[in-house]
Amino acid sequence: MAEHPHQHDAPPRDWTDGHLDRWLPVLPHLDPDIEAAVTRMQRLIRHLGRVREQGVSDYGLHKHEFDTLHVLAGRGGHAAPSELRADLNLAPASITGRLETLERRGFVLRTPSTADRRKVDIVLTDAGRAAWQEALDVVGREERRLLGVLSEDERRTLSELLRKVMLVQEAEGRDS
Amino acid sequence: MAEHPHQHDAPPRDWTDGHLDRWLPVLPHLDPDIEAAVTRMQRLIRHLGRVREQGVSDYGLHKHEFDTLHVLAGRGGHAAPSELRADLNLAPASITGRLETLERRGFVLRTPSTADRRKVDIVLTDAGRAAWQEALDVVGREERRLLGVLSEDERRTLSELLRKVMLVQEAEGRDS
DNA sequence: TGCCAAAATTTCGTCACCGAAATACAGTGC
DNA sequence: GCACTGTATTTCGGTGACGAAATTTTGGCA
Repeated sequence: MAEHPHQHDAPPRDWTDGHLDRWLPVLPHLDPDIEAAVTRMQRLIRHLGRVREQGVSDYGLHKHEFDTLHVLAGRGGHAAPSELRADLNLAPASITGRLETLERRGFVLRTPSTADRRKVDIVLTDAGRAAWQEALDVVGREERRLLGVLSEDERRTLSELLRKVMLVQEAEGRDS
Repeated sequence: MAEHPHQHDAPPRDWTDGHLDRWLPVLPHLDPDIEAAVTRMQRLIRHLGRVREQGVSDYGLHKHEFDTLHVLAGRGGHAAPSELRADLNLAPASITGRLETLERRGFVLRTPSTADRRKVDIVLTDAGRAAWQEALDVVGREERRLLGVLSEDERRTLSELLRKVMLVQEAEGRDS
C-alpha cells in the first residue's frame, strides 16, 4: 500500500523536511542543513530516550537509572559523585537524587571515603551490575536497529562529522 | 582504499573517544560508531539546549518557551494545542503548562474556538512574536558557530544521514 | 595555632514533565 | 431526542532536574 516507486527525484521526506518547508520562506538567513541536522538530532535523541526508557523498564529500570549505572560501570564499578556528574553532564544536585534512589533499590552503595572525607565512594553492587547488564542488551539492540539502516561507512562518517562538532564544543573556554 | 589524502596523524580526540576506550574492551559486541554517534548526539543536543537557554535568557525567555513560540510561529502564529503537542513531541499535559506561562507573560492568547468548542485557538501576540524574533538570532548564531566547523558538503552529508535514520524511526508507530 | 579560600556533596525551593483520570464537546447510530 | 464512541484539552499526583545556598572538610598561609 502506497509503496513509493524508487524515483530519484522523489526521495523520501521525513518530518524535518516538512518542518523546513514551513520555515525557510520565513527565515531566509537560516542554514537549512544546520537547522535540519539539529532538528533531527533533537528528535532522534528524544526518541532514543523514550525507547530506552521503555525497553529498559522491562528490567525494572528507568532510563536515567540505567544511564547512571552505565557510567558507573564504565568506571570500573566505583567512582565519586563529581565524576559521575561530569560524565552525565548534570547539575551536582541531580546526582544526589539519582544516587539516592539507586541506593534505596540496592544497586549502589554510598560509603564515605576514607582518604578524603569530603568525598563519597559510589560502588556498584552485584544487583546493580546484574540489572545493568540485562538492560544493556536491550539498549544496544534498539540503537543498532535505528542506526543500522546506515552502512558501515555511513556510520563512520556520521560519527566523525559529529566528532568535529564536539571538538568545537569541548574546546569552549578559550575565547574567540 | 580511498584513504583520505590529507590525514593528520594526530587526529584530535574528543570526550567520546575516551569514553569508548573505556568501553570497547568491556563490551566487544558493541558497534563503536553507533555508540559514538549516539553519545555525541546526546552530548551535543544537551549542550545546545544549555547554550540556547543561556542565550535566549538575555531576552527574558526560557528554552522551552522559545521552542513553543518557535513552533507556533512556524504555523503562522496560530495553532491548536494538539498540533503543538505533536510538533514538540510532548505529553498533552505538558502543553497546558507551557501555554499557561506563555499566556501569563502575554506572549500567546488562548481563545476558545468558535467552530469546535473542544478546541482552543492559540494565537501568537505581537509581544510573543517580538520576543521570539529577538531570540531567534541568538539561537541561530550559536548553532552556526558549532556546526559551522563543518563544510557545506559535510553539513549536507550529516543532515542526510540523519534523515535516513529518522525515516526508520518515523515509520515506526504509523501504519499506512 | 588560627584563619580562610577552595572543593565535594547535600539541602532547599521551584519548575517542567509525565501518565492517568477527568471534563467537555462532537459526531453517529438508534 | 438519547445513549455511545471518539477527540481535545485540562487537572491531579508524583518525580527528576536545576540554581543557589549551606555543610563539611581540606590545604595553604600568616
